[in-house]
Amino acid sequence: MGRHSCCVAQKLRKGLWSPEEDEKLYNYITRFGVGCWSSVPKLAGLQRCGKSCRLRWINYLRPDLKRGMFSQEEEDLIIVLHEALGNKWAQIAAQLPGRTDNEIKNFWNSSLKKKLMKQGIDPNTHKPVAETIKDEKHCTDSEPSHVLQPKGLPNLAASTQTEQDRCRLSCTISVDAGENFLSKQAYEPMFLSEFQESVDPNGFHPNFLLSHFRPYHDPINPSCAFNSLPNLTNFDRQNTVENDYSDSSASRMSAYLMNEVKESSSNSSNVNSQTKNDMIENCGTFSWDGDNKLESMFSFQFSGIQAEEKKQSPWQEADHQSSGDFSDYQQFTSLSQELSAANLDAFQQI
DNA sequence: AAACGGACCAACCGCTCACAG
DNA sequence: ACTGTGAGCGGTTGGTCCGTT
Repeated sequence: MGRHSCCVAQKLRKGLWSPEEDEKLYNYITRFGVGCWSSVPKLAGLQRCGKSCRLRWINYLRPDLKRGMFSQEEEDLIIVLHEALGNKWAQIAAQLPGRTDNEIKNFWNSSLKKKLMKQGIDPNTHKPVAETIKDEKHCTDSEPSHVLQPKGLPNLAASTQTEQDRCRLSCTISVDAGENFLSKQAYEPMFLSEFQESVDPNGFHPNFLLSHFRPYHDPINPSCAFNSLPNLTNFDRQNTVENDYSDSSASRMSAYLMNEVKESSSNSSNVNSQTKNDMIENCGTFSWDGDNKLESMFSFQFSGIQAEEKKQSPWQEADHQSSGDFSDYQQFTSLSQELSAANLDAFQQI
C-alpha cells in the first residue's frame, strides 16, 4: 500500500484506522452529515486526507452496512449482474443493499471467480470455458478435440452437438439480457424507477430478475449454465425478509425499518421494546470491542451475539454436517439486522 | 513449534468525470 | 472553452489470518 500523494504533502496518516480515528469520523459524520470530504479531516480533527475518510466511511463505518457472509441469493445476483455489467462494481453494489463495491469486488476476486471457473464458466465472458477458448482462437470449425477442459468437469467438447447448442443458447440468452441492461444508461431515471418498482423491501429484486434475466438451466448438462442460480419463481420471500432488511432507498428503508422495529419489538424474545428504544435514543455513542472491530452503537447489549458470530459460521458448519438447519443463525442475524435498522434510522434522523 | 503459502480484506493509487469559476 | 478541484470508481497491493507441512 502506498501513500496518497496528498498525504505525502501534508504528512498525513496512512494505513489502518485506529478506533479513535473511527470514532472521530463517525461522530463527525453522524452529527454533520456527508458534505465536502476534503474538509472532513480538518473539521473532524483527523490527520487523514478526505479521500481516505470517504473510503473509510463508505466501506466500514456507514450504519446501513450489512456484515457477514454473502447469501446464495446475493451471490447469484452478483453473478448475473457481473455478466450484464462487467467489472462495474459500484453499479453492482447499488443493487445489493448494504454491500460495498469494495466488498463485492473482493468477494468476486477471491471466491466467485474461482467458483465459476470450477463450474467450467469463464468468469470474464460468463461462457463455458470451451466456448471462450474457441472465440479466442477465432476458430470457425467445431472440432472439439483440442479444447482444454478444467479438471473434474464434464467434457463440454465431447458433449453432443445438441448439448453444445443448448449451451450456446443459454449464453445467448444471458448475454442478450446483459445487453438490454447495458443499453440503458446506468443511472437513467426511468430505468432506475422501473428497477425500483420491482424492489422488494428486503432488498432483492425478484421481478426485475425474472423479467430481465432468466437463466437457462440445462438438466442434462448443468455446467452449461448457472446451475447455482435458484429458481426465482420459487423465491422464498418469507425467508429473505427475515434475513435482509436493507434497501438502497434511504427513506423507504427508514420507514420499513421503523415498522420492523415496531413490529418485532412485540415479538422478539431477545430484545424488548424498551431496549430498542434505548438503542435509538443512545445512538450518539460509539464503541469498540476488544478486537478493535467497530461495534455498532448497540454493541453493549449484544456481546453475546457477537461472540456467537465469531464462532464457526453455520455455512461452514454445514460443510461438515450437511445440515440445512440454520434457524438459530437466522434468528440472531435477523436480530442483528433489525438492530442495524434501528441504528440506521436513528442516524437518518440526525 | 516454526515455516510456508494461499485466502481474504482494508486501504491506497491513478484515473475519469462533473461542476464551478 | 479552459482550468482547477473534488468526488467517485476500478485495479492493485500489503498486511493479517489460517490451514498445511
